[in-house]
Amino acid sequence: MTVTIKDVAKKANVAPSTVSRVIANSSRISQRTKERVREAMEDLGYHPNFNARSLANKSTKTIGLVMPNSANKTFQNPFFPEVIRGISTKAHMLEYGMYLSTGQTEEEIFEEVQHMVQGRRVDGIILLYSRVNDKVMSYLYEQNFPFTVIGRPYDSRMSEITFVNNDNFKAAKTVTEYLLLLGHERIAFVGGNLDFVVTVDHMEGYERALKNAGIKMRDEYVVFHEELQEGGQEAVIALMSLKEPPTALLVADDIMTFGVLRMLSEMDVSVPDDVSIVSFNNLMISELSSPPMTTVDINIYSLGYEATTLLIEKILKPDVNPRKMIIPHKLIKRQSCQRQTKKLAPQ
Amino acid sequence: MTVTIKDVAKKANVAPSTVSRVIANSSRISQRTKERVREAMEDLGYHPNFNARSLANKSTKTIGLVMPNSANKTFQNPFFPEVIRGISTKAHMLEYGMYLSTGQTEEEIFEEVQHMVQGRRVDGIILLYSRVNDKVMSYLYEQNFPFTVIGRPYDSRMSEITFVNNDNFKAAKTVTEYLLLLGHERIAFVGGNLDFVVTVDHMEGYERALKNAGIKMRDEYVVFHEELQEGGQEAVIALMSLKEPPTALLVADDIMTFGVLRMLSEMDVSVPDDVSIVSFNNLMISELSSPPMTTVDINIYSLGYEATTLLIEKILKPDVNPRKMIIPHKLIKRQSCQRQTKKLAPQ
DNA sequence: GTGAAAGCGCTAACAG
DNA sequence: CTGTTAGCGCTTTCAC
Repeated sequence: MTVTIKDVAKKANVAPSTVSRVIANSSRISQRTKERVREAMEDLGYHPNFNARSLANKSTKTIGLVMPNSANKTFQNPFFPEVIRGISTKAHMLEYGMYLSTGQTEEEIFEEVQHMVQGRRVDGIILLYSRVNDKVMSYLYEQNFPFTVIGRPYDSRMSEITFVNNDNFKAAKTVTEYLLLLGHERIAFVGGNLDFVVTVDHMEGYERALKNAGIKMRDEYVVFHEELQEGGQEAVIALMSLKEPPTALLVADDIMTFGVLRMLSEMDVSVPDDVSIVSFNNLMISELSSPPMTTVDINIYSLGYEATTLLIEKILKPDVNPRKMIIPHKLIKRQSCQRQTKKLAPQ
Repeated sequence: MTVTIKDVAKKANVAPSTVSRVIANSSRISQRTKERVREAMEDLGYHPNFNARSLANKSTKTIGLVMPNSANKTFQNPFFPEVIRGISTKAHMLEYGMYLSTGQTEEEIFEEVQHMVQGRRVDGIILLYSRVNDKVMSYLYEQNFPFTVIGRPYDSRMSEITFVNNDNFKAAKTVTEYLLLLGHERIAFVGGNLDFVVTVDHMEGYERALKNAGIKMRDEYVVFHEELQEGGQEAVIALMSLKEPPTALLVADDIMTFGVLRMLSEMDVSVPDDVSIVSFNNLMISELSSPPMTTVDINIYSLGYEATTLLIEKILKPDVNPRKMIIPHKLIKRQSCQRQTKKLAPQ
């Protein structure tokens, strides 16, 4: 059968507690017994039982990852493998494991989170998204359960919740200004799901830049889409059918930009000659579009890595003050933007 | 503090064991007590402790997912979110959770798997890749631990291991024949990492088709690359620098194809006019390349879904015979292939 | 139908 | 430095 701590104890002629101490590498055990015990462990092929430990310990050494509902395509964004890679690296360093939510709908996910929390299945949770009025976040907050969010809380509890984010407002503002500097005035905004905080922040950055430049916002230049690929395509149709189509586009996500580029190419609109495009995220494949896209690198890996750092800090010291961390972004200029020179129909 | 089964028992005026039976919905408990107990659970906000259950039960209701090492870029392939979506769906239906490996190197992953197995952290494991001589697979096999692999075992143990795969040999063969029918004779093979079984199968399918058509294989037309994007790019350089460059390419993976398309476009080689391309996987973004790529849909989601079905079957009935399952594939014709008409330099 | 009690494998006082 | 003992919260015989 499975070999337990008792077997090891017997073989090494010590008490079970001593074995336990050796596992924990307690400093109050003599070097000699440690060796004897370790040898016995080796001989018997002993491995500590994870559940027994967790039960006695009240600590699972695992963190729960909560994704947005996997029903829609959001989930397929390579954004996720990349955050997870960041989380994974740090988690592994600190010897934590990762437990994934499996829910397809928001309701399912909420229930799962409850189970994770109440069932003590994980020591802490990372929210891999930030939605505007998120039930899960509220729950975690009320339960005073250790968690961090990637993105930011939308409401007043901002100062009471630990999160890791980019300065999405500023990124969008900068990028809009960049387009403005290139001579564009008809700049459209193709946003993601308005339920996500990042979308709101992007939009505000965009608005601010236009306002500062004294350019009036046009409602028909602002569109939102849920689904990434199709979204990009629909947005293009809507925008390019306007009497005065935009000469530049701010697109929420690189995947969406692939959809935009595809549709534009079908319509024989040339990028960047006819339309300039900037988007966000800088996924691994983003340099492979044609033309290669100009995009904001948000350092996805670091978002995950740092979220894990903060979470584990919180797990270890629950009373420490909430922390926020802003990961720097960087505009990666490639070939989807160009100076606006064409004559346009008068406004 | 946390509310336990005892608290519920007290409140409902029954023994803890009765509460346990109600949780398990035992048929030997009267309807009346069931209701009383459920009410008490509700009132107190009781949630069963996961670790205690697992310990007593010797069952964790969670499956471990083992990915290839996340150090290299393979990990960023949207293939993974999609398999996981399939796994997740089925796991959720059967009320299983998912635990992720975090290792960066093969050695780290191997150690983690040992911990998962010996520490009884998971009830079974899905290998999300299949490598030619895989230590992890051998270990799992020797331990007689429930596991399934996505892909197939390479060696003689094929008949003793449960797996879910595509018929990659046939897919590659068909696709090569398709190119042949379009009049191509100079067909190159741009494979992935030769350590992966899928690469071997693809290559054999390709060879077989050429052989059947009486076309001699040329070594310089067969290249392999580890890294997906860069790989694609390097392959193109090598291939197009040949005195007799190929007129058609079989590319291992859609992501790689993005790299290929990019590089080809930089070299002013037009697809499909100058070169035709077929690749494998049909990722969500694959229809957004320019031109949209012709590719083999391997039904990634189903690979994950069915692997989970088989795994849980194995967990529940460990003595059942190993099973294999082949998921159908389908050629998706888009616009990266064309009939070969140009005059070529004589062979 | 329900209760009492032992035990899953480990940790953590408390002794000594 | 090391052993003894009492749980962690749940399941599961075995009684009744």
